[in-house]
Amino acid sequence: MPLPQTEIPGRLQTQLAERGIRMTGPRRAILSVIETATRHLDASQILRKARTVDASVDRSTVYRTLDLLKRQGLIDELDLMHLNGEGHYYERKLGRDHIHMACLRCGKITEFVSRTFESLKKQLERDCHFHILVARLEVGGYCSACRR
Amino acid sequence: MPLPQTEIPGRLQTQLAERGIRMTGPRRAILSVIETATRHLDASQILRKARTVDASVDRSTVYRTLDLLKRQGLIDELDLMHLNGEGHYYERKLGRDHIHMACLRCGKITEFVSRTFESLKKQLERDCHFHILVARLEVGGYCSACRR
DNA sequence: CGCTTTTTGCGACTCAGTCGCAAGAAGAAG
DNA sequence: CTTCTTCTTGCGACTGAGTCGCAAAAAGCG
Ligand SMILES: [Mn+2]
Ligand SMILES: [Mn+2]
Ligand SMILES: [Zn+2]
Ligand SMILES: [Zn+2]
Repeated sequence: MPLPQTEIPGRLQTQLAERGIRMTGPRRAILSVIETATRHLDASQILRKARTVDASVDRSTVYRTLDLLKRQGLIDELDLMHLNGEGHYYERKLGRDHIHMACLRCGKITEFVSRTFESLKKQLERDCHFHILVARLEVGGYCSACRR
Repeated sequence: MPLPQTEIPGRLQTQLAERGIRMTGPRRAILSVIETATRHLDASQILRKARTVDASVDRSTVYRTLDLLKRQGLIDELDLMHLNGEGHYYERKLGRDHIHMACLRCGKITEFVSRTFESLKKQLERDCHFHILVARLEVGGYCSACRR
């Protein structure tokens, strides 16, 4: 399940530097894991992968870095319908948002970019006088292979 | 923040009965709490309120009943942007879905029913051959009172 | 280098949600 | 209304995600 690439990858570090945020070994390890991920990772998977780069990285540093990236609007947090436990999944936030569809039978995650979704967000901002910082549309149901 | 009422309330019990599901004291207590709720409740709030009806209700019965209602498609589970911890919120599922907007400054939850949202779901089902059972759109940002 | 500020690892902790089990209640059938 | 099966419950112990306070370490800047 490849993520739609609508921006030059590999620049999470730069984006943090531009905002005057300190760069450290553990952070570099975690950022590189998120940047090179080809699927949605949860915190413990990010920890495990980050440790292959810098073995000393701690679990709480992963959570703290994820918080930082969320606050900076550089990653999105997903539930993916809690198909596997109660944890959350993370992915880099790129140009336009996309929708996540989770198949409740086979677990497949499908991503979808939609112009209608973009209009809907604009409509919300206009009609509700709400300034959107993050929008998450997650759908559960049956994928094309699993529906009867 | 009143919930949009697009169906006759008070019928959760009947809907379970129609599906041949056993009715018990604890269940009745929990269902009545959910049915009469005027805002989004988390599991521990549901437990506390249910205990005022039937003092013996246990925490795990609340979780088991919430699971049942989710599986039956009678309630929706929400994150509300995790403004207060990691728990989930529940609300009865009525005729049409609505969008939840959470203000990251004041915590206000705004609900919004949108025709565009309904079209978006139809479009998803058509274009992705995906059979939608549950759709959750949650937005975080600043409400009209809090935006500068 | 020396100083200030931020970040880190660690370990202990909280809190949401789960599970196995034996006892209890629902409902169907007679 | 009794019997029988099946489902549900309370309980208590448990798991796993995420948090926190702290003292040590590292970043960045002049
Ligand atoms: Mn969640
Ligand atoms: Mn609602
Ligand atoms: Zn599937
Ligand atoms: Zn607000």
